[in-house]
Amino acid sequence: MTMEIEPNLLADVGRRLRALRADQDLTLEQFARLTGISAPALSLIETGKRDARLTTLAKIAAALRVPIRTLLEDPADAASTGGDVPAEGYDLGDYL
Amino acid sequence: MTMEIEPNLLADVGRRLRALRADQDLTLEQFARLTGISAPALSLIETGKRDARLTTLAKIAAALRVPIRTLLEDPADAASTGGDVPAEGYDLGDYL
DNA sequence: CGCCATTTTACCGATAAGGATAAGATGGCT
DNA sequence: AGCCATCTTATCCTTATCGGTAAAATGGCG
Repeated sequence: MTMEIEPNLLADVGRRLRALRADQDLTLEQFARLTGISAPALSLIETGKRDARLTTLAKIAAALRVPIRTLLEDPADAASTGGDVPAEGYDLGDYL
Repeated sequence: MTMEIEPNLLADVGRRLRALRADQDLTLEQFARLTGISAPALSLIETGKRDARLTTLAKIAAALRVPIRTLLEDPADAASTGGDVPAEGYDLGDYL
């Protein structure tokens, strides 16, 4: 099992966000009005070029009506991590 | 079941972070070295006075060796997706 | 091809994050 | 009481976020 560790956290979050927004058929402008975040800012976040703050992610998740977790981890990862935490398999750099 | 819309997101994250750090018996100074985040910044985050960026939360979660989700959600909520917190059983005191 | 919606990028200004440092505050301990 | 570790707060500084606006891509579709 290949350990698929986030090579690029921001890009991954952006990809998930874009997919979720597409699921609800929202344009960036519509989504901007929903979240209170400007469309340019949303674009930067979706393209992984901006390191959003926690409350910004919370607004986005709230507008999408999903828990914040949905933006951060894909379901496969969340399911596989149930119950165990690696004793010593990984390092700080894996997330950066 | 009243659906609370994050009454105080930052304070909640800070509380969980502080609890997790306490579980591993780390001082702010030690934790600062582990994460690369200054101790004052960590203090502000733990006391809910700072809106941290996503990569900052990722560094913190990585240092704690927990998924980021652990910082954001109650164990009860995370339990549905299989969230678990590592036991306190090991010490990082060796390289501090 | 042109037109139009959508998105991306580039500015600006205001606000905040984060590092570094130093100063208080807090608490435990003899 | 003092001392010490730990945490908090304050200040300064650099850098980044974020909203706003406007200008470029980008992509359909007729």
